[in-house]
Amino acid sequence: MENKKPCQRDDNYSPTLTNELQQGKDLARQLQMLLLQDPHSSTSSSRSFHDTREFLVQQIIASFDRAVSMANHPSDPLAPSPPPLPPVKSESPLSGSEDSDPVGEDSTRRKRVQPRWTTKVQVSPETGFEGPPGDGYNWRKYGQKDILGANFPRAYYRCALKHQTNCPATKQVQRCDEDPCIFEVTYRSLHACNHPVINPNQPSSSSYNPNQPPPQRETLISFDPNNASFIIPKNSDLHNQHLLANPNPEFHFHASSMTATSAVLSTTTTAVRATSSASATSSPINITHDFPFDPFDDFDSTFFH
DNA sequence: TCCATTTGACCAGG
DNA sequence: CCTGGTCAAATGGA
Ligand SMILES: [Zn+2]
Repeated sequence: MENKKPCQRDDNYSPTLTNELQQGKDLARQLQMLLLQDPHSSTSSSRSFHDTREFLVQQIIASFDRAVSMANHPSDPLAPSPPPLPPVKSESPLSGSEDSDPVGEDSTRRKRVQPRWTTKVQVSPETGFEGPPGDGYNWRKYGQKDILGANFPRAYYRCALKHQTNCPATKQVQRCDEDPCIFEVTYRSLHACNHPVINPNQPSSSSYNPNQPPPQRETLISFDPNNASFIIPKNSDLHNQHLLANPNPEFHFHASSMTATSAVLSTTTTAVRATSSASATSSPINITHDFPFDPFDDFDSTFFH
């Protein structure tokens, strides 16, 4: 009866070509920002910098890929779920000598920190009440913890092929406090397993999802190359149907305001959507991330002199 | 019987 | 000491 929309439903959820292009543009702009703030990174300038750059490039390419695919196959639903992520894939050597040993080696001081990115997945109240749909990988749950300040526990998953492929990929799933239909999925590390994607129908996440309906839309929230957070606004927050249809979405991406402290860098990014008829679509996204930086990283010095 | 999830204990970092 | 993340024994379903 009363359509209270306990959770926003995404009826007209069609990834638009325009949107994809817009996203690519945003990503390119971010890359530009990144490059600008590093005019002369002759020094090491931290590896995260590299990774971030790589990541953005990858994202841009991926975005273009999707756009091209859309243009070529208008009727093709194309990849329904742009899975976990295709971040930093450095073509760096390290072919054989990749002993699975995160400790030791060149551990002079810099410990190897795996990238981390978070996506927000929204499920329909009925389709997947408990847990987001599978993302194509085989995950095995290895823990669950109650998080301070959160009403719902956080589930810890690890690639099922960990013991066979030594795949370091893990992910955490946490349900939003306000919107039980929204899950924040945080991925850590990249899949080393050659096992790309399994059957989407296969229950991959956990008992949470006995039956996976077509995966909902994912929204990339943030990305940390090493420890750095990078907020990447995806074309669709939660339900920008209007924006999707709008060739010129007013997506004001207020440049991040950054404050650098001795060792702690705080980035506050605010993405504001300026719509004339703001029918309570969704409050603007405000994401604030604090992330510590390695003291060895002179990254902050070059950050925003 | 096999195997994935559960769940409290354990551990490390802040 | 507190908190988040992981381990591993127990559990339960196929
Ligand atoms: Zn894997």
